[in-house]
Amino acid sequence: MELSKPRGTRDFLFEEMNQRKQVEATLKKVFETYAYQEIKTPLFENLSLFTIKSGEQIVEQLYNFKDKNERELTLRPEITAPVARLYMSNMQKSPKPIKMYYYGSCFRYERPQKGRYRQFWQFGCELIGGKTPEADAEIITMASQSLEKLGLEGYEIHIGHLGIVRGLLKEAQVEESHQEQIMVLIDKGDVEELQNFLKEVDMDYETTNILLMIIEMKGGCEILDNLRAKINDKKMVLDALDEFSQLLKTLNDFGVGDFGRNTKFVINLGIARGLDYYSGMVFEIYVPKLGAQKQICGGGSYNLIENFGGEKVGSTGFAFGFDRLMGALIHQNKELKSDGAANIFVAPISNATRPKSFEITQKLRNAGISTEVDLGRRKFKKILTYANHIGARYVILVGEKDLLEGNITLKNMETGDQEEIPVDNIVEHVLKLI
RNA sequence: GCCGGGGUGGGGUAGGUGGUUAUCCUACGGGACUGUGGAUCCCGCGACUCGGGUUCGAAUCUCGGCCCCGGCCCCA
Repeated sequence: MELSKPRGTRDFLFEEMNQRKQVEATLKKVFETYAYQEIKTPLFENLSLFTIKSGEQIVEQLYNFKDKNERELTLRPEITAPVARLYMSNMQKSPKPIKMYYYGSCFRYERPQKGRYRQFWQFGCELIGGKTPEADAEIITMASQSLEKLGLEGYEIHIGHLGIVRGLLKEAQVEESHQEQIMVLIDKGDVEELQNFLKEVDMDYETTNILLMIIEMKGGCEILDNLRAKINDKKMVLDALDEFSQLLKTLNDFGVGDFGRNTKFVINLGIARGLDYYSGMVFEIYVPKLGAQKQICGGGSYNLIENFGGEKVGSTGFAFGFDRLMGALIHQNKELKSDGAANIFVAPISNATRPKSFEITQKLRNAGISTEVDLGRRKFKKILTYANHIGARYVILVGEKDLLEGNITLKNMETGDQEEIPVDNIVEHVLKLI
C-alpha cells in the first residue's frame, strides 16, 4: 500500500493550520469591509472552460481526466475563469458592480519548487461591472490594506497599464499576432529579444523607441508625464495614460497612494501578465526577499466574460498566492498566534470522581468554553503531564475531599497557583478568567 | 523539461574506506511516585526511501524509480 502523499501536496498540522486560519480570517474580514461576499465554485470544471481562451497547450499543466461518462474534466488551475462562468450562468442581470471573493485550492501539474506546489491556495476577488479607474484604485487599496492588516513588511506594489502598449501597437497598425508576441516579450522583460523581434517585423523607428523605453520604465508618478511628453497624437495611448493618472489620483484619495513618501508603490510599465484577457490596469505585488517566489499577488482588469461570449462588462480581479503569502509572513518571523486545543482540562483525581468530572466538563462546553477531560482512565499524575503538554491554561482538579465540601480546585498551569471554587460557580468563574 | 544536493525510529541526528545486536537527543508508553505538571533515574517502543546489480556478506559500492530541497524553463 502506498502511504506517501502525492508529489507536490502537503499536510498541514495543528500549528500551521492555526496560522493559515488566522491569515484567512484576516483577509476575509478586510474583503468583507469592502463589501465583497464569498462564493465557492467546484474544485473541478469542464476542461473546455480553461482551454477556450488559453489554448490547448495549457492542458500540459492541468490535472485533467475523463469521468465515467467520458466527460473531459480538470481540477481547476485558477479561479477567475470559474467565476466568469458562474457570472455568465447566474448573474448577468444582477445589479452592478458585483463584488465576490473566494478562497480555495487550485491544482497545476508542474514541477514542485519552493513556494510552488501542485495543490496550492488562492485567495482572491473579482469585481464585475462598473469598471472605472476608481474601481481599479479601490481594488489595489484593498490588496494593500490586506497586507497592512497582516503586518507584512517589505513588499512592493507594481502597477502597470496594458492600454498604453496595446494602444501604441494599434496606432502603429501592428498585426495582431505580432502584438501578442510583443506582449509576451515585454512580460518576460527580455530587452534584447524584444529588440530583435521589432527589427524582424520592421517596426517603425518611433514606436520601437517608445516600446524599448516603456519596457524599462519603473518609478513614481513622473513616469507618466515623461511618457506623455513623448506621445504626440496617439489618442488610444493618451486615453490610457489619462486613465492611469486618474487611478493614481484616486489611490491618493483612498489614502494609500502617496508616492512621495511611500515607496511601496511602483509604476511599472513592463508588467504584461502573459494572459491575453487582461486589458487595462494590471498589478503585481512582490516581496523581493523571497527571491524566485517573490510574487505573492497578481491581478488586473480583464474582459474574459466577453471572450466567453457574454455582454461586454468591464471586470477587475486579483488573487493572493496564499501559500506564498504565508511564506512571506513566516520569513519575517511574523508572530501568528497558535491556540492550544483546550483552555480548560478537567482532571479527575480518582476514578470515583470521573462522573462528576464529565458533568463539569459538559457545563463548561455548554457555555462555549473549550474544554477537555481525561478519557483515558489515566493516573492523576499522567493527566497533569498531558494537560501541560497540550498547553491547557487551567486544570480543574476534581477530588473526593474537595467535593465533600462542594468544591473543586482550579489550577493555573502557567503560574501554578490554585484556588478552591464552589462547583456551582465554575462556569461564571472560568468565564471571567478566559 | 534541464542542472545540482539529499532521503537512517514520530521529529532531529551519528556511522559510511562493505563485516556481530546501527549511535545519541527528543517525543511516545510504563514505572520509581495512592491528591498535583514542567526535574531526575529505570524499563519499553521504534529506522537504514523502494527495486535491481556486484558480493560469502550492502545503510555503506553501483544502476534505476519514487519523494524532498535549491537553481533554471514555465507560471494561463
